Amino acid sequence: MPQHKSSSADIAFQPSPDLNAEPRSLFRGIDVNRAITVIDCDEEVMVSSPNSTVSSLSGKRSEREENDGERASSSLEIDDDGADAAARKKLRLSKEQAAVLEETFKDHNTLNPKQKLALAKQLNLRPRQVEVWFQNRRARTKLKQTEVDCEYLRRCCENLTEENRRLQKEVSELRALKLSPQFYMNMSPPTTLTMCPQCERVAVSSSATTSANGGAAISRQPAHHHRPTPMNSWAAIIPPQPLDAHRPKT
DNA sequence: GCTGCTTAACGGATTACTTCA
DNA sequence: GCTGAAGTAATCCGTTAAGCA
Repeated sequence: MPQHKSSSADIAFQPSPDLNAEPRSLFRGIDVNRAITVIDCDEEVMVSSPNSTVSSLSGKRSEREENDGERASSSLEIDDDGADAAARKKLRLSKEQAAVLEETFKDHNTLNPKQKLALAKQLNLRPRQVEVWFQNRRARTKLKQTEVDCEYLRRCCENLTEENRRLQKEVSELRALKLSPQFYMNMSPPTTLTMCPQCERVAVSSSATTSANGGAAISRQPAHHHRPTPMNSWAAIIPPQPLDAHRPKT
């Protein structure tokens, strides 16, 4: 999805916050590709390396590039047999160029046309090259993020599988226990956990506790209790966990 | 010379916006 | 003024291929 849309009218560059930021120190003094054929970018082509006979003269794009105030390489070399010899001749960006692009990308991962032009000029690249670099860089970022997300989901899945296994085991243990006659014989009288709706404290009411103490049973409920609400005992045992408890902190 | 990886570059699709009938 | 078609620009996405270890 386009993140930055600007009509041809306001292409007159709504200043993005970072746009007017003075080029970083990294920008200064960079003299990449000096030794190479650099025709004044105002008048012709900006070439970044001897190899950069690259062309991207597909209709749409060439129009756009002309609008950018630049023209794609005019050095589109045609073979004797008419073949497009220079097609897709790839250049490697220098370390300095890459560093500057990287720094800029850290600040803002998209460029408006003015920024693109400025950066291109700064680096002796064609605006199209800067544009492509940012596209590819965004793609790499997205890919990395996808990998991180996948890893996170994989771990979640593992945790849930483990939890499921544990619960299944517990269920089968409880079932076995329930079927055993000894279970009932050794069982203490039923205990009900109740919760006072007012103070939300848990109270234990047990028929055994009251009778076993011969009437001197200690009240194990809050003194002010009104009508205790029966409470799921599991809730008292297993504290609720946030869904993303395992999510890696970023 | 072959292979695998990284990445510059490409072409098409999509989206948002403008212009014009 | 509203509407829909056409045009334009920016971006995304999948792919290709150059360059390098």
